[in-house]
Amino acid sequence: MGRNKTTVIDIARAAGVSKSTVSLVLQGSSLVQESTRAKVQAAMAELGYVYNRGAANLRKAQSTVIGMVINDLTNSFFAELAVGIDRIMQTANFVPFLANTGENTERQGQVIASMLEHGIAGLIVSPARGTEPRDLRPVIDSGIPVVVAVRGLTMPRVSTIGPDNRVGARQAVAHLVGLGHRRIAFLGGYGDTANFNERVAGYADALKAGGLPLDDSLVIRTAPSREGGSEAVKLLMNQPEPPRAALCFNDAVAFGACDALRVRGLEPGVDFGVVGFDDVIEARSVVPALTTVSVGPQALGERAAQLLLKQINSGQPEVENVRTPVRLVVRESCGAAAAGRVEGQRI
Amino acid sequence: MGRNKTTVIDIARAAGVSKSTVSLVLQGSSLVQESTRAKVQAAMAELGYVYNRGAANLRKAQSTVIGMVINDLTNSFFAELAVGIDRIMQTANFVPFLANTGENTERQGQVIASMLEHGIAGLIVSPARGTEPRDLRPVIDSGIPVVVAVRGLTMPRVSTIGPDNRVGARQAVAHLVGLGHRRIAFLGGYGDTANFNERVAGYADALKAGGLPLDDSLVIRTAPSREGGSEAVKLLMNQPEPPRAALCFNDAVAFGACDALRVRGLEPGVDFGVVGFDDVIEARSVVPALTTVSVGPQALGERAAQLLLKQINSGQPEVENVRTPVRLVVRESCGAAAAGRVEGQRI
DNA sequence: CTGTTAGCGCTTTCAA
DNA sequence: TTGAAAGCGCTAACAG
Repeated sequence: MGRNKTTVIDIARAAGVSKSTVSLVLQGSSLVQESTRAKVQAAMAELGYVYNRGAANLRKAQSTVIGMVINDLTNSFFAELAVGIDRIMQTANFVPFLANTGENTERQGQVIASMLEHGIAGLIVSPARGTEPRDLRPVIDSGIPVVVAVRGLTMPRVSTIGPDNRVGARQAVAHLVGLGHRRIAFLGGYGDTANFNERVAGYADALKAGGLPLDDSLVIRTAPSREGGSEAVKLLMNQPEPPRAALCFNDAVAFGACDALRVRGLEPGVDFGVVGFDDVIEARSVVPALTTVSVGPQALGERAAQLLLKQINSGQPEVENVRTPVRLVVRESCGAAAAGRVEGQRI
Repeated sequence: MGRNKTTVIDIARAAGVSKSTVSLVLQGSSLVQESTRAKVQAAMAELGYVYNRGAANLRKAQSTVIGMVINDLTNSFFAELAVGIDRIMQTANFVPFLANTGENTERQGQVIASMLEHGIAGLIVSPARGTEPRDLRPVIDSGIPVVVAVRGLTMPRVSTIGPDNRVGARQAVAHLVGLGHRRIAFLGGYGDTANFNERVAGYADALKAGGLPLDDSLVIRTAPSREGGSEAVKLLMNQPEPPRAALCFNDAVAFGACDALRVRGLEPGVDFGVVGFDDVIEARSVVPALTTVSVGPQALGERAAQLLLKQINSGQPEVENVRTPVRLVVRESCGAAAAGRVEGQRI
């Protein structure tokens, strides 16, 4: 059997009806007699008919495909995000069309353009690093609903969704404070991202709430990577009175911090409380002793999808900026004993 | 600006030319005067024209989108596979259309049907567990080139591609033999998959080549998971003369094996040689001491993409069954010392 | 080099 | 209920 060429007209002929009757059957219309429907369906099965959705969309001037543009599928966080989006779209009978940009803004531009050309009903994008608001211009100008996930872009006419970084950081640090820690560091990340600033803000909130001073020298800015985590601990431990607990920008940083702590003979979780945002998501399986602020990428993806669907259905692209709840997952003592010891000496 | 409705005819009017001239410009034809082209392009920019690829494909009866159906994006191995495919397709100016099935054959069926309806030029599928040859019938019947990746399906008319399991296992075991091991186990996996059988075959090859007996009691069948790895080591160590080296079905098994070895006071890599296929890909970052048989999912994806492109371009779906090379990545001593010790006692 | 004319496969009035 | 005819946005001859 060569490339399938069977069209509605073929099956109309085979079933002895007209094109439009076939079309009605295809759309599950109730205006068609049961017996006719059966005949038509039989003909479709026999001829191996495959629906040409492109032609249909052309005529209907609408599509059910929604684009998802993801910055790095290789990173499990974003893979999970994609899966979450996918799940919702699937149940809503939309067809997700996923593209990976590999953190390349140029590629991202191509991909978005391509999706536009293919006619999407909406777009969810987890932007590549360095994405400018104007990179989304083409989409918003064409009136297609857009939601930007995870990495908030400040721009009009698009909805954004991301983890509630501030609350998460606040909870984490409050937990450490509750354990008796009085000096708590913030490790890793650079100050140029919204994520970083929000997380540090939450950190500051919690210190303030606990009546603790905000000491700038305890906020160590390094790469948000394993190496950055190691380096941060190194810098921290050179200080005169190093703390015994830290909130890490993400789990990569937390890994690195744990490495560096062990090198110094400090067991993470016992001698030093480590909490990390679980951006890279592997934390739980890899370092079972690590307490994390769980962002829940799948749930985030689901919310993003719902947000987009709402806009598509309402027709009105009302902009929303949603924060999804994060969860503190406590898995070790966070250096409670060490906190007591150290603080005991100080008082 | 509402939903974009600008068509070729609009821009033709605006540029003072005819539809077809616009069409030629769109296709980058050299038959059109430079000045005209410029006028047309200016009009397109001004009116915010977006190309309707659906309409074009309808007319041309061909598309540049290729479908990639992936069983589990959450698993980095497959995410990397997808990225590899994506890279090639991208450079070949095909538009990859990725869908995740989450190991669900029903969903897989829907997704494939949907892709067919949207008109794809070719399909790469990494099948969900339990996929039957007949699940691919719709695609192959419509004459679209298909390549099945990683999990070989025995069926006519489709190409398959997968890692060279047998050679990989052979190399790994030969390496252990070269180190002095004379009793080597095979841990994890169930006998019902091609991957398992091929890997065990390679294991047997290497033993034979080294003049070593194939001892069935050293092939421990457990779940291909971390738990399975632990369990396998447990079973192994209950034997009268437990070996000091093993090839693990995958890296999850290898992790579990390492866990269980440590519990018994054996340091993996020192007291016991562990080699694992790196299916789950995290091995290298997580257990730096683990020697792996590296399957290279990205490279695998690239080869798969090339295979598909070849078929698309040739028009003739000539079936090929490709094995991609694997690489033994040695990162520790593999218990060489232990091997000497143990074997010394035995001789 | 540019314009005219069909028509891709489908949906949709509008009649019958 | 079903059929006939028009047309979605584009490309492909074929003339000019």
